[in-house]
Amino acid sequence: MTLASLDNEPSSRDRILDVAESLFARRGYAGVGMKEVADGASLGKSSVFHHFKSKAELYSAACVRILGAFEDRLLRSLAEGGTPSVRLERCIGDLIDVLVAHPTHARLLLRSLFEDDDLPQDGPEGAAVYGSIQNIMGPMAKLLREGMSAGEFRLASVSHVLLLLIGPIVFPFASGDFGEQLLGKDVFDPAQVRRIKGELLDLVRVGLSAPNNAREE
Amino acid sequence: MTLASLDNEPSSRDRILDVAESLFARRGYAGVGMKEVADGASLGKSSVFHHFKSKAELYSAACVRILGAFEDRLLRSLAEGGTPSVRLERCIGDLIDVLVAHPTHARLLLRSLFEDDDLPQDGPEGAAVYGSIQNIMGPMAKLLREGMSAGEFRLASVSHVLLLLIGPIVFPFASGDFGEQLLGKDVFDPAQVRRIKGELLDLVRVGLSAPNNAREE
DNA sequence: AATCGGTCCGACCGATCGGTCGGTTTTCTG
DNA sequence: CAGAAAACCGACCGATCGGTCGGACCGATT
Repeated sequence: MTLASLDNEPSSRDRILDVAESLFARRGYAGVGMKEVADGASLGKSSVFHHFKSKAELYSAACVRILGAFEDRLLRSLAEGGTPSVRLERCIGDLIDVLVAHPTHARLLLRSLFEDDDLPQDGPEGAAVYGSIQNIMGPMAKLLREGMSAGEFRLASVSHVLLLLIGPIVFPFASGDFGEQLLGKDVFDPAQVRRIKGELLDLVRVGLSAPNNAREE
Repeated sequence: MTLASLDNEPSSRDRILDVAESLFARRGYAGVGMKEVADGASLGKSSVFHHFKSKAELYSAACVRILGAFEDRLLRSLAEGGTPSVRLERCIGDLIDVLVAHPTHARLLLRSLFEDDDLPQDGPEGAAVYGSIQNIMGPMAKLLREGMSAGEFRLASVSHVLLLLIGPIVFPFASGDFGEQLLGKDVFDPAQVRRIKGELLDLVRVGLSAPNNAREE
């Protein structure tokens, strides 16, 4: 590691990642040029290619970084213990906190989940993205299963509920102008975040709670 | 109108729109070239520019078309009457039906909602997109308000709930490979659609229902 | 037959794309 | 201080980008 890592100034590599993250989030993979990234990081284009050998690798690296942040927070949140419903609500809240802390994250996360064509799909970088997603979805699924067998959640298909939960967690903070227009205020305003989080937790708390009867698996 | 409109074969303009819709949905605005669209429609690039004077206009036109389909279905669904909760569940189900009927719709819809930079933002085309979105969100908000004052839904912030509902409706059918991997089966498989729809409606039915007490506005 | 509007196309334009290369400067290390 | 390694950059490459232009082809009108 260089001396810069002891300073508060980020290394060139991190600066590139920061810029790339924000640009990719806003305009997607194809919408961003390497020149633009280089300019944003105050570097020549060749220097960007020195740190990342291709555009696809840079994109993957940016995705891996934010997915890692998610993974860290989620695993830490899950480790804190409590009943399944307590843990579920806490970890949804924490995930939203991560999204809010870095406004570009939600969009890039959403993109990495639903844009298949951009990612390399294979190679070490693609595997890292894939693994991170697994490491996030796996424990969430486990948590839901635990809650169901403990009788706290109503019985439902875990994978379908999981697929259903991603949308309301991520989309509001990826919605940009649309969300701002709908709410009349900035989605990332603390008061709005609190409101969104509250509504979502209410919905999940009640919507997933077990009725007195049980249905299908 | 030409004679082709009487045939079952779609006009060149419609063919272009079909191709553009599918390509834009998959790779986003910047990820699609006009040459690609032209090839897909079995036309020369110049011919595409004859029907749509710019790429931005083509993109807007594609968005307007799918938003219009949504709007139509939603308004028809809402007009059928019933209690607010019946109408809400029916129209969520119908919206999902539209998404499922045209697998590319969900992705393009999601993009048009959260990618601000692509759309022209102004001009007649941008206004049409904007208006369509308004025509969809407005009645939905009205429906929620009615349900709350009728005591069927719990009291909540309409706009926040609305923002929250979009995610679980649209995302599952835009999730592509990710969703397929999570479920182990194609998201658009009728059985899976039924399952997703069921889980979502369960979640909404219970999660929005009014408890015996009321809270904030 | 002449003409006209609509449709279509090949060729072309300047700009930008991702990426390479050779060489210079900076920084770490022995 | 010498030398290696890492970081950086300007110039350049072929390909592709969105878009234009002049003209060819067509069925319908007069």
